[in-house]
Amino acid sequence: MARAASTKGPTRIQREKTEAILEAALEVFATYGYRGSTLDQIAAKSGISKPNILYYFDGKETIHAKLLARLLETWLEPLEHLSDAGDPVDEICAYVGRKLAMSRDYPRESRLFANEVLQGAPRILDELAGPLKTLTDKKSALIQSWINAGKIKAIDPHHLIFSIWATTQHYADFDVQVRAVLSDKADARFEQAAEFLDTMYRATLTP
Amino acid sequence: MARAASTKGPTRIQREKTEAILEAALEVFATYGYRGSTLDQIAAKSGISKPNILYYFDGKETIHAKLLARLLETWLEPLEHLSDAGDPVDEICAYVGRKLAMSRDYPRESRLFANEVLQGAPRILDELAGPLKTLTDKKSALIQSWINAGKIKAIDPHHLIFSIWATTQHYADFDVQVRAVLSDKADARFEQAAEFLDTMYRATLTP
DNA sequence: CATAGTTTTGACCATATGGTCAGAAAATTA
DNA sequence: TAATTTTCTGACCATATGGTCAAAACTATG
Repeated sequence: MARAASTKGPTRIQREKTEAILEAALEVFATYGYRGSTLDQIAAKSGISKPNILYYFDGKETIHAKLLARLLETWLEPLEHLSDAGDPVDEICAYVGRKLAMSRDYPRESRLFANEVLQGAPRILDELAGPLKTLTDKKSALIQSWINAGKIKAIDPHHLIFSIWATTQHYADFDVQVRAVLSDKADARFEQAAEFLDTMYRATLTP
Repeated sequence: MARAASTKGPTRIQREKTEAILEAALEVFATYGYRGSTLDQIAAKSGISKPNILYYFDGKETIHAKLLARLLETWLEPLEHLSDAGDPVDEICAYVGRKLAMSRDYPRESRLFANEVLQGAPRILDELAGPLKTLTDKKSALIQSWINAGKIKAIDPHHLIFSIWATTQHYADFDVQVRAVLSDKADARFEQAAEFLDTMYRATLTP
C-alpha cells in the first residue's frame, strides 16, 4: 500500500509522486470539471502511469476530494483576515486586493471551485452551508457594525461580499473572455482591475 | 432524414421534438458541462429515445452547438440596448437591471455559457474575439464619451462592463452558494441584489 | 550483496457512452 | 384504402474509461 506505517511519515517518493499527481489533477480538473476529466489525462500530464496513480490514491473521486479539501483550507483565508483593526474602507479594499491577487496567482484553484459550484456543488455543499456561511455571517456582522457606526455607507453586507467574490474571481474564471475582449491590452488586466475595483469599492463604501 | 425538403418548413413533429430535445439538453449541459453530459441523460429528461434524438440531430456536438448559437443571439442583447438616450447613470443601472433579470429568468443559459467559458471556450472563442469584443469596444467607447463629457466618474469602461457581467451572472452561476450563505433569506436574493447593485453602481458612476 | 519492503507496470476487465442500422410503427398523401 | 414518406425503436458496435492484479523493477537496509 502507499500509506506508510503510522510511526514514520510518508517517504520521499510518496511525497513527490503524490504532489505530482495532485498538481496534474488540479490542472485537469480545473479545466474540464470532474466528469470531464479522465485518469488518463492526469497520467499523461503527470508522467505517472494510471495504475501507479491508483497506487497512491483510491480513485478519481479521492484525488478530487483531496484537491477540494486543500482548496477550502486556503479559500476562506483572505476573508478571515478582514478585521476591524484599520479604516473600514481600507480594510475592505485590502480584502478585494487579496482576493484579486488570488485570481492572478491561483487561477486553477478558482476554476476548480467554480466548476464545482456551477455544477451544484455536489461534493462541497456541506462546506458552503457550514464553514462558509458561518464565516460570511460573522464578517457581515462586522461590516454591519461599521455601517451602524457610520463609518461606511449603508449597503447589504452579504451582497457586498458576493459582489467582491464575483468581480475578483471573474478574472480567473472568465479569463479567456477577459483576454478576448481586451486583446492587446490583456497583459495589464490585473493592474487595471485592481485600480478599477479600488475605485468602485471606495465610491461604494466611503460615507 | 429529419431535414424537411427545402421548399416546406419543418413539420409539426419536427418542431416539437427538436424543441423538447433542446430543452432537455439545455438543462443537462448547463448542469454538467459538455463532457459531463450524456445523450442518455438527455434522452431520459426529454422522454425521447437516444436513437430518435440522433434522428433529429447529427450528434451530441451538434445539439450543444445549436444551444450555444441560440444563446449568443440573445446574450448580447441587453448590452446592445445600452444607448445614449437617457441619463448615463440611469442607462447603466438599467443595463445592470436587465442583466440581473436574465440571471433570474434564464439561469440555465447563464450556466451553459459559464461552463463553456470556464473550460476555455473551445467552441465559442471566435464569438468572444469577434462579435463580443466588437460590441464591448463600441459600448466602452460610449461610456468613455460620457466620462469625457463629465457625465459620469472616470473609470475604466471595459472593467466596468466586466464587473457588471460578474456581479449579475454570479446570481445564476453561483446560485447554490448564494442560497447556502443566505439560507433563510435566500428567497429575496434577487430583490436584495437589485437594490445593492443599483446603490453600488450609482455610487461608482455619479460624478 | 542479500533480503525485505516499496514502487511500477503491462495486461486485463466491466461498464458507460456516442453512434449505427435494418426494419417496425405511425403519419401523410394519392 | 393503398402507397409513400416520416418517425421511431431494439439490437448492436467501437471506443473510452475507471479500476484490478500478478508479477516485475527498484530501493533501502541489515
